[in-house]
Parts: sequence; structure tokens; C-alpha cells
Amino acid sequence: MNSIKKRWEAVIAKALASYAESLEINPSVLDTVQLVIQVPPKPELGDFALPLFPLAKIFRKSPQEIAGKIAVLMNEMEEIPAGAVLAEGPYLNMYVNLSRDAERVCKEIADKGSRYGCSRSMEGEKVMIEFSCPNTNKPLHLGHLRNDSIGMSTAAVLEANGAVVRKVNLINDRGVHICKSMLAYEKFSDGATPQSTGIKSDHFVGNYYVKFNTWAKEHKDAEKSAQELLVKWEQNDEETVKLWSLMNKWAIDGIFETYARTGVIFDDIYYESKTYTLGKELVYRGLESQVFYREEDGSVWVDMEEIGLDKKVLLRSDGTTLYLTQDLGTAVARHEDWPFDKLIYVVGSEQQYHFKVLFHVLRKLGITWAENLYHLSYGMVNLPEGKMKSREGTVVDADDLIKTLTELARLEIIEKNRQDEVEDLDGTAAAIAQAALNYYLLQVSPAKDMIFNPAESIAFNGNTGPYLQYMGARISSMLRKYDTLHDGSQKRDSIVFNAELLNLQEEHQLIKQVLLFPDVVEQAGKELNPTVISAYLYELSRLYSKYYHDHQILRAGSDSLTFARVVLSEMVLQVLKNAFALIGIPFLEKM
RNA sequence: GCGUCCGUAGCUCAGUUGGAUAGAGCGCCGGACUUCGAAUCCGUAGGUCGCAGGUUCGAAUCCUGCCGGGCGUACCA
Repeated sequence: MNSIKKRWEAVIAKALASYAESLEINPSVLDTVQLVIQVPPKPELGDFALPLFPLAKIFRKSPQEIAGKIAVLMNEMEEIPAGAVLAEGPYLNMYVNLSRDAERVCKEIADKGSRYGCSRSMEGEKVMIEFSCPNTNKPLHLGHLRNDSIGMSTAAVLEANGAVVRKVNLINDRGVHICKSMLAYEKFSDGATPQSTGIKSDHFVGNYYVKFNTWAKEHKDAEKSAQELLVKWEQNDEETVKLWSLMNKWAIDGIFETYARTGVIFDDIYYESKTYTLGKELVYRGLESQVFYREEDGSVWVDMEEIGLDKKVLLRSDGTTLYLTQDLGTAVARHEDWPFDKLIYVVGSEQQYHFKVLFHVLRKLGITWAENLYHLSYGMVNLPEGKMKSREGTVVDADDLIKTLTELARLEIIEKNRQDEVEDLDGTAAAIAQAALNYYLLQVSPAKDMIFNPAESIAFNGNTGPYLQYMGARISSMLRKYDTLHDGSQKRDSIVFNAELLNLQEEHQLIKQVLLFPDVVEQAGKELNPTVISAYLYELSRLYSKYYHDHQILRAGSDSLTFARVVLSEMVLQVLKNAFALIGIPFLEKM
């Protein structure tokens, strides 16, 4: 699409220059204005448009008059691409004939398949992306699901733009909060295990974290006991470490079961328990070089006055580390393991301050690549009923939600009486649930808080993941039918795809949309924003839906027209698949 | 208080980086299946883009100030 735009730009520039000359104006003044070719608000107004307001001053003519003159000039030019130019008010509107581009992109799609849409805009760039980062004291919740969706999708988008991407997780497996569930287990478990109780292991651990909090309400020294346990842990106390290992394994195993359900995978996993000591060393190093200072009680601090912030603790008076300390160590460990050009942290907006401090402290330590760290911040997920509050038990558990969505999908398949057709009922239901979840979460710009409405997400009509899957399934079904009716593979050799036949307005728009896909992938990468893909995908589906509804494809009237429409449908299907892969929507042949 | 993000239709969200009459979905009301999957499609109604200034030929978009909200501002993570 871009290349078409560029060809038009060149012609426009030439026409403007010759117009300037005819008015005895030096064409170089045209360089001073930025002309942006845009897409008109309505398809009837053409494919591209150029507003001429900025030129009014230069030419001392009204935009309307300029439009008229330029249109005439352009239409007379030999190098004009297939199409026509019309002056409409102060706008220059271009109507493009896309049939040659359609034939070109058809070959390209056949050639590249699942790689169609990929760009080279980030070729070779090494990007590490951190996301998810669960605590090992409780199971994943809805907030993690948004985090995972953004992380997985952003990684896929970067890869599609040629970057070498390494997805990493950081397991938050140490700290005072972990000690709390350990303490409660020691007190209340009576030796119970996930196996003995039949409870999913991360939920099992989470239950003790809840127990600690209720218990702590009536026991003032509870917090202190947890802190003491942390000191024991950092001193490598054998019993403490043993319990810690046991409970962590339970938590992590359970959490990874959930990842398997949502399709979340990592290239590498870091553990804070392994990197925190490096963090400690870094702090000592900073102490020596006097970028940090020690208080009388032994705690270590950094003063951030130079960036307009307050003072911050890096090591507690009892010598134990904090979240920030660990993150210092993790960052350095990562850069040693895999020297990245860029490290993206997908972490909630509530931690903006944390990252400001983290990046600043790393710079203070003289780490040059600190400039290449980026906090991809996203907003909170709320429910239609209001905020999620762990104290009130209104946090949406990830496993529960997935289970609910899957069950709703299963019932819907049965309701539609399609269980025989889909063959794998449970697998299909799970795939639909995943589509519902990822698409809903990736519709809202990351920066914004959002409201997650489970019922709405799984709805089968409207702007939802399942709707998109349905589009893919219908096209697939139709193409299967074409193949059985016409013995498609044989037909393919004897009929030539003639895009000239596709002259319906809907076909024109569909071709345009297909041509646009690589630009969209590039934009999503540049902005680190997967929602760009979602919006594009819905528009493509909507266009095709209407087309499919209003026009016969398999019985288009002639073999060659049918074939042309089938080829267009195949192109749309391939783009659907490719876009699905970028935002975590499983493709289904049948549903 | 300070920092930061946000405020668009009844609800949930887009808005191509400053351009044409601000768009979708849901919900409401009304239409379309002897036709490739109706899990669909089409139409009607619904807006002071939080408010007030400013910059500009032109502002939902940029600037300033208010109002309203979220999140930070821990020897929590």
C-alpha cells in the first residue's frame, strides 16, 4: 500500500512543482510545507486525498482553485498510476485502480504465506521483553492476563518487523510476601499438600497467603514474624529454604499450567531468588563509588534530587534486599546473558515510579545501556461491578475465568448443534475462549484502564474474538466447498486470476485492506501497540462479512469471476490467519 | 500537597499523529434465511468530544488554567 502511496506522492510533487513554475514561484518553497496524503473519511471520496490548505499561502490562491489546477495537470501526466484525480472542494482526491496491485499481492501472499505482512523495519534488532512476572504466593489473576496478552502480542509484532525477540519471565519467588504464605503453611497446614487435597497447586499456596492475612488481623506481631522469616531465608536457613523450595514448586507448577491454557510461552525464565544477590553487590559497588550513602541504622539509600525525586532505600537496615534491589541485579544479569539493544518491561502503570527510579539508579551506576530500557506501561483491569479488591475477594482468578469462558463456548457449540462437525469439542471451546480473552484485552490501548466484561467478551456477535474466528471458519468452509465442487487444484492451473473482474466497491475496499496489512504491522511495532492489529482485523472482517453476505462467490456467474472471488477470499483468509497469530487468536477451520 | 495517566453516544471502546458531515460494537426500535455457515447482514434513533480560554485557514487531537476520576508518592511487590 505504501508503495502505491509513494507513487502518487511523486506525481503530486511533480504537478505542484510545475504549477509553481507557471505562477513564477520558486518550487523550492514547496519543501517548507509538509504535505500528508491521507485516506478520505468515506470510500466514495476516493482512495487517497490531499488537503490543499497549507498551499493556499504559498500560491496565494484558494485551496479550491489549486485543487482544480493540480487535478488537470496530474491527469495529463504520463507517469500517473492507474486511476484518476478529482478536485473536490479544497481536496485533491485520488481514485486508484488496484487490479495490478491485487495481482501482485496475490503472488506475494502465495509466496510468503504466513510471512505476508512482515516488515524489515526492525531487522536484526535484539529486543528482550519481560512480562507476566507472577508472585509465587498466589495464582494468576485477570491483571496478569492483560499483561500476558500485551507481552505475547507485542513480542509477536516485533518479530514480524524483523526484530530478534527474547521473551523473558521474572518469577517473584522471594521477599516478605512469600514468607507470609510459608508462615501460614507452617501454622495451619498440618502437612496437607496439593495432592492430598486435590487443589491446583498454585491455588493451594494462595490459600495460605489468604490465611496469613486473616490471621494477621488479630495478631499484631504477624508482620514482624514474616520479616524474621525473610532474614532467616536470606541467611540460608536450611528448614526455611526447604519449605520455600517446596511451596515455590507448587506455585510455579500451577502457574505454568495456566500459561499452557492461554498459550503463553517464554524463551527464558529468571528467578529473583537467583538475581537478588547480584543486586546487593551492585548496591555495595555504588556505595564504594559514593553514588549511594549509608544511614546510621545501616540502611543504604540513593538520593534522586537531580531528577526531582525523593530519596529511596536500596537495602534495609537488617541487610535484606527490596524489590528495587532485585531488579537492578536482574537487569544486569540479563544484559550479561543476552546483550540486548532494547529491554521492554511490560508492567502495570502503578509501577511507573519504580521504573523511573530503577533506570536512574542504573545510570548512576554508570551503566550505559540503561538508556535502552523501556517501561511499557498499561492500565488496570476493572470489572463492570467495580474495582477488583483482594481484600473483598473480588479479584478475578485467571483459571476460573478461563473455565467460565470455555464452558460458555462449549454450550454455544452444542446449542448450535455443531459438536459433531467440530470433532474436538473441548479443544474448540478452549480455542474460542482464548480468542475471546485475548481480543477483548487487546482492543483497549494499553495505556488506558479498562473494564473487562466476561459475558461481552465471549459474545458471538459484535466486535469480539469469536466473531473474527467465525469469519475465518466461514471462509474456510466455503473454500473447502469450492475445492470439492471444482476440484480446485486442477482448476487453479487452467484459470488465470484476473483482478480486473473485481470491480465491486466492496472488492476494491477489501483489496485495499489486504494491501494495507504490512503497514499496519509496521505501525503496531513502531508504537508497541498491538491494538492497532485488532482494529485492523475487525475492519477487514466487517468488510468481508458484508461482501460475503451481499454477493455470491461460488456462483458468481462465470468460472473466471468465481475464481477471482475465491482468490480474493483466500487472500483475506491468509491475512486473517497472520493477524490472528499476532494477537493470540487461534485459527479454527471449523467452529 | 506533589508526580503521572485518563475524561468521546445510555454502556464498552476506536479516532490514521492538526483536516471533509467525530466512528464502531453492545443495548433500543425496525428489517433480511428455498441461496457459499443467520455465531451473519442492513437500517433508524442516540454527541456542547469534561469546562473555559489560547495557537491555527482548520482542534477530539497542540498549549494554559480549572473541574472530575485512576494510579503512584513504603525499610510492600
